[in-house]
Amino acid sequence: MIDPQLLRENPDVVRQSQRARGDSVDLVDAALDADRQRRSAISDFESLRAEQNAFGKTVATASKDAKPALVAEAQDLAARVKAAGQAVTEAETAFDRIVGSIANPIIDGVPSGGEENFTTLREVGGKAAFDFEPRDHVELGELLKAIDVTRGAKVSGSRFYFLSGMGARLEIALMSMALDTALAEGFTPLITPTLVRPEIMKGTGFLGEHADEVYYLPADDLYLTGTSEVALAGFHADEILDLTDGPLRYAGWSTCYRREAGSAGKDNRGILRVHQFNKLEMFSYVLPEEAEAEHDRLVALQERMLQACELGYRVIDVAAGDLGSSAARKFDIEAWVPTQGTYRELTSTSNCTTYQARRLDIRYRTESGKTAPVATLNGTLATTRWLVAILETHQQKDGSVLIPDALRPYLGGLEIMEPVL
RNA sequence: GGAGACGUCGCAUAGUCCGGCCUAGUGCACCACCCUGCUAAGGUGGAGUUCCCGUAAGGGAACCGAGGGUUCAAAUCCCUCCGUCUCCGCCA
Repeated sequence: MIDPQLLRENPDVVRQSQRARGDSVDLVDAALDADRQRRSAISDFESLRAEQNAFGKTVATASKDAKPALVAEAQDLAARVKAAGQAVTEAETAFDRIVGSIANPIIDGVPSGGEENFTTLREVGGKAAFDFEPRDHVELGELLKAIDVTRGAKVSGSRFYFLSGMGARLEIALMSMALDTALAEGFTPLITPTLVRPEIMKGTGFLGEHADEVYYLPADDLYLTGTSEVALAGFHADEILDLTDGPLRYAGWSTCYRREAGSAGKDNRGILRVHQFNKLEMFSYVLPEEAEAEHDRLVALQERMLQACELGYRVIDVAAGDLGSSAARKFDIEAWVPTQGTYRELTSTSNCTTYQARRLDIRYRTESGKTAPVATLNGTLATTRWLVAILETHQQKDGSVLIPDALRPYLGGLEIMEPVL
């Protein structure tokens, strides 16, 4: 939910953002109109209600003789109050629907346009080169007996897999390293629920444009989360936070579930795009004025992880049209995947400013004692997908894979993964 | 899954049977001031959240877990849902 005050006082900012995203600009005027209607409906209702309250006292203290006439009069008033109340409900529903469909105004500097209009901020670590024909991660996974997509499909269908042996160990090592990185920065670890109620799913914005990406369990009216961001954002829903000692930072460890409904035929091979994976997610609750600095901080941590894994990568400033409704800015880090000859997204970090917090009613107390929505940010610190880049980047001619130094302590000092015969 | 109890303004509680004197009382904690004086007590006042009108001072409305309903009037009566607790059953 955008700031209604911004909408009222500075609608041009919102219009510009809508234009950059390729969203409807007319929506802004519809929202302004809905806001006016809503406020006038509230005024009408409240003055009638005040009249009714006053009249109720008269009725209560009236003599037996006078009462019947007064009650008859009150009945008419009650009917009008009820109608006015319904008008308020309708006006508020309309307002919520229209304003709720306006995306978070982008931050200055975010490139306009769609998916292909991103800006590359920097490229680090180069593109791995080989003096032999590199194998892709599926082939390596089979040689190392680390990834078993065949049996994954047998048990659960396409886009499912088993991580076995070194594959399983490598993922745990990666997740543990990510957790340690977060811990060193003062993040509080959280292992989160992966099934959540509809309100939480709606509040985090995933029932909007991502609705058909989400697994739903009708028998229990629960949603499977595609990221622990959902639970991490819901964690403090309806609370007033004390941020005087600094931001609240959490590191959520969870399995993620995605239907991948819109990606039929895309990335069918291997574990690049799957229905289920594990992820360590950072989530920060900060003062609005600190959000952009926190965003840089999250990117820096992500880069530290990529560098620890000795991967080549680029950081991109995602274009407005590819942001998702809650994010005002998003940086993706994409790692070089040798056999694809391209960069693929390994992390994503979004600055949701106060948009998500306003919807989830997460606030802090300003110096004047008033409440105001906090800013929320999230970012990936490790996921199963990283195995793709790690295996392919560090492979050797014989199919073995060198383990990056930083990961070795998490694998009992192991330096290399060897093919299993 | 079955049976039952409960959910009130930071915490603890009253009020709910028998709707209107509840603009929700009391205790504790909190803040300001006063009195007194020394490690405590007493007095006075204030204090929640959301929204609407207003430049402001201020005024008004809503909120007793959530949402509906009955009624001139609901914390109070009725229904649905959510949550907590107790007992029983079930449990890869």
